Amino acid sequence: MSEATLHRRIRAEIAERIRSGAWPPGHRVPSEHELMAAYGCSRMTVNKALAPLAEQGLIVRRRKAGTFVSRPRIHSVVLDIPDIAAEVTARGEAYGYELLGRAARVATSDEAEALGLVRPGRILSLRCLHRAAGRPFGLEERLINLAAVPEAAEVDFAAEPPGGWLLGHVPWTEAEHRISAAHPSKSAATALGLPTTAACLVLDRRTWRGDERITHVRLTFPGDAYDLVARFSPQPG
Amino acid sequence: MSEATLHRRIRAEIAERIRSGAWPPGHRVPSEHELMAAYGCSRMTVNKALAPLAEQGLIVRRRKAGTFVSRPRIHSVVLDIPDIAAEVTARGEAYGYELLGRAARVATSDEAEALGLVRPGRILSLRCLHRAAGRPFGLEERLINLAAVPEAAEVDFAAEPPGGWLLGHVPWTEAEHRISAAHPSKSAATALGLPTTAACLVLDRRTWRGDERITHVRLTFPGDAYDLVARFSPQPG
DNA sequence: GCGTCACATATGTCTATACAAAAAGAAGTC
DNA sequence: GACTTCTTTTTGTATAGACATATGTGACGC
Repeated sequence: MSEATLHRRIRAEIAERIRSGAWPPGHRVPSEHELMAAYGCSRMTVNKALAPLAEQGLIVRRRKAGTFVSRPRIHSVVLDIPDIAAEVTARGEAYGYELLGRAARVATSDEAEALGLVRPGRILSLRCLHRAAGRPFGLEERLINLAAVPEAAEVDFAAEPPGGWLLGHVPWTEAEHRISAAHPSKSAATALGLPTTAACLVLDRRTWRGDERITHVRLTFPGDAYDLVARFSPQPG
Repeated sequence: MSEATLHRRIRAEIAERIRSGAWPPGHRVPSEHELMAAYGCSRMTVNKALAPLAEQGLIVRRRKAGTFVSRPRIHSVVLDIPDIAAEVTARGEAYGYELLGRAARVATSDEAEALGLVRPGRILSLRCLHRAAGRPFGLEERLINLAAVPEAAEVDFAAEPPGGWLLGHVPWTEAEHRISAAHPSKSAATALGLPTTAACLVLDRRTWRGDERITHVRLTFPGDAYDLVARFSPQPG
């Protein structure tokens, strides 16, 4: 499957034996010399096959002792955080977007803290409502650091959701996502048409370019509207 | 930082320049020959440094064209879902565990559906409470498919949380995580000492080995107890 | 029995070289 | 001008050999 280079094939076959349970955790993987003989290749090739498996933690390698199947411990999963418009239309519902509020101003101390600004600067504050089939689907509360993205001040976010615009126009180097559950704030509850006792999924995303913060967005979804789904099979290849 | 082998150093330095924004997306990375000259090493070493970066998608390599910093586009993040005991102790709080209920029986139709059993079979149903500093931290409701894991019937889960035992004893090939927000069920609210109007983070995990379902676990956390944090810097190192 | 040291073994890293494959660009052909 | 072919650059993969480093094991001495 996939490409047919030797070291990938060796890696895939070993990973497969581990995944299938044929080699249980703790089982000894053949030594580089044995694999070298088995596949009729050089040790470098075997090493190139095994090194990524060790880096991913599928196997543990110890000098002199050998190579062993490690016990999976940490659940690290890949989570897709899709564009909201794409998510809604993927469900076959009509996507709607509405700009509820927009303000360009010098950041308040709260906003400066949320954006991690070291000194006060101008920010663009946006409140947007995303709808699915006419009903509120999620509330987006976004702060954009105008020092980092001055051109955002000129964009008409009443026509275009800021998420897509930023992704297309501003390269970012780092992002942090925080997923939690909470009751909506009073204003969020009003915008979403929910009681303040509702359970909401809250996704906070902070984005950097180098040391500079670009944006901070909080997406609030009614708990029954949206699930984040992550699939993980322990080894891409 | 970390180990001082040459190829790791080269990799780290290039990743750093990309992360810092010094080399923006689309920027051309020096060719293998240039790096070889710059670091005074062989091309194999340069290649070993760059290959993992390409595999992770931080850079794009095209024959003849060269190597380029790729634009981060996908919003796919790596989420660590740690062991609850590890999570609690990492916060410096005392971890406590309590088995609230245990039943081995033929699956009800609801349970069979949750586990995706094609025909009715025996399951082990567990309810466990995880505590941090004495206070309820999360409720674990777990179904184990005894057809897939018969030895689970013999284990004393009053002494050991089932998550760790399963991870150590049963190899799995695929997992699906579903993250949502919801009010706790009546029984969950009671176990966690919450009102039924509380906002809870609910994590559903379903695990397979091949086509066979191993377990389905629902973890319910009080919204103020637990955040899932995902960091995406297009490069661990 | 117990601690110590030497050796064998297995992985870790690196070099120098070789050929293959893809593709951009140049040159030649109709 | 458009198409084909050739050349050259750059990455992809693999080999064989070398030395470094960690460590389990067993031999040795007490």
